[in-house]
Amino acid sequence: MPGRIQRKVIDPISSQPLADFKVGVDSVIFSVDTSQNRLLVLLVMRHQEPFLNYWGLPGTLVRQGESLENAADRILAEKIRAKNLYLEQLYTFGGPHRDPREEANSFGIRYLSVSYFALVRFEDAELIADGVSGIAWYPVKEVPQLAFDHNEILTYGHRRLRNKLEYSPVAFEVLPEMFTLSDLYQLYTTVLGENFSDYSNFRAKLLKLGFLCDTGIKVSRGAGRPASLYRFDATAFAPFKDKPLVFI
Amino acid sequence: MPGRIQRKVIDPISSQPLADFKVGVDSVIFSVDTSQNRLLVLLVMRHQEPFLNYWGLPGTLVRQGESLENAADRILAEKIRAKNLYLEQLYTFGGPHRDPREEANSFGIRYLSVSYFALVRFEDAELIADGVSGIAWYPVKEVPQLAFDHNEILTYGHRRLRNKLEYSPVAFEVLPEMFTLSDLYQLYTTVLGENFSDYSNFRAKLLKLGFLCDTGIKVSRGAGRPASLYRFDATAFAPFKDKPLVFI
DNA sequence: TCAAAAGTGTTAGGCCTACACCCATGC
DNA sequence: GCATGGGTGTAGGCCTAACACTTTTGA
Repeated sequence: MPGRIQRKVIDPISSQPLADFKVGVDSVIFSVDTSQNRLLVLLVMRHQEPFLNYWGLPGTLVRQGESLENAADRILAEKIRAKNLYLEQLYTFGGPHRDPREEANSFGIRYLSVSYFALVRFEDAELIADGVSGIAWYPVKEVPQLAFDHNEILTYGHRRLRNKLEYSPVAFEVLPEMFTLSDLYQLYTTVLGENFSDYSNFRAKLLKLGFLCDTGIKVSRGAGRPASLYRFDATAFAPFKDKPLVFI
Repeated sequence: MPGRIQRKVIDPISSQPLADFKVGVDSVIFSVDTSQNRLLVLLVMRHQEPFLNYWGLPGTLVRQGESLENAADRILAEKIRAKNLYLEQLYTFGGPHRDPREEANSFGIRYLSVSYFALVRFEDAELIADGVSGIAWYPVKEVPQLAFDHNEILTYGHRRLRNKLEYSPVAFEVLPEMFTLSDLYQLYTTVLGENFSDYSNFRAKLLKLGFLCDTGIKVSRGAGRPASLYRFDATAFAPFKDKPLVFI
């Protein structure tokens, strides 16, 4: 039966048994330290194999009856107490051999990682240090070699963050409730790089858009003229939803 | 031991066993019929339960040793012979109870779907009708009730397509090798809606960018002045990579 | 000759850029 | 006073939206 043979030759993988998966959720949780102008990512120290004593992204395996997003929320809640945060799905990494546990037991169980991308307000985020377990904010530029393919996931998350900043108001999820326009500008430069825009133009553009309202309150930080505190007005922003590139 | 009790109350899900997954890959495959000005999506008729005799997105379960992307490629290759195509990961849908098979056997196996988004050139794509199995291009506007949560996945893919068109040169993956500027314009209007831009402005903008080269060949389609055929010059486009919003 | 489709031009307004400059404060 | 950081203004260039117009074809 040539047809049968041909089929086997063309597509031998179709006859393979289905892969069995455990599904993990790993979160790239960013925060910005406005005082020091650094972009931070939350890392946890691993206390089991594989990758014992490596830093890695906070993650967990999905339990029965639990949705992916619930699992992401669960680890997040285990690690930090944050008032408000932004969370969205990032990417799914699922190649074979991305987890050494696959080799260990030869039952063919695969470990797939659905990654999530989160932003929390640095001031509001209280890390939950449950005794021995290491947990820390790491400057993104100084992140060491991580467990699994977590460096890759982090890179991907970082790219997403840069894109998000440009066309969505995520910045205001990271800044404190009230902020100066310099704070906002600093945030953008920290994430997007030094020369993304002139300060005065950035300022003019944002103010013209009209969803930043001046509270009238002034703060003085060291030398220099005191700055106005602004607040993001979500209602006034509404018309800009779904429209391309509002920020720059 | 109050700690133990409290733990159970606060976070009962942590004590649940891990969920076991089968992972499916479902692809939203778009194509544009330039002659009829319609956006099409590839659907296949299901011949097994669940959702017997429903249309659904082409998909498959991931086999042992197979990467997600390989699986996506595999179904694609089973359904159509396309010269070139664009493929990228879309989103992962993984809530419990999205697949009725979960209820059927109570072993707690979950079905997770990693969806992919693909674009193929309509003229180059030859559907592989393997006997009885139904497979067809459906106008996106006339898609019926689909199996599983495939309508939701399709909606998500459609949104991604619109975004992609605006800031990346995917359009040229869907158009034939040589195309008229009207073809291009029609494509944009079909996907983005009627009034996304004036034809003459659209034309002027794209030509100024300089990555469309006039072949000099003219085609006459019915009445009216014959149009020039253009070709997309990937090299000339290179500098626009990573830059925001080139098209519109 | 006329309608249809392709292609060109024009003009007013807005926005982006790159600066230069003024203001309020700590030291 | 003066350095420092906050805030304002402006002139040129470029892009955009809207529309009028010309060219080339089939019927």
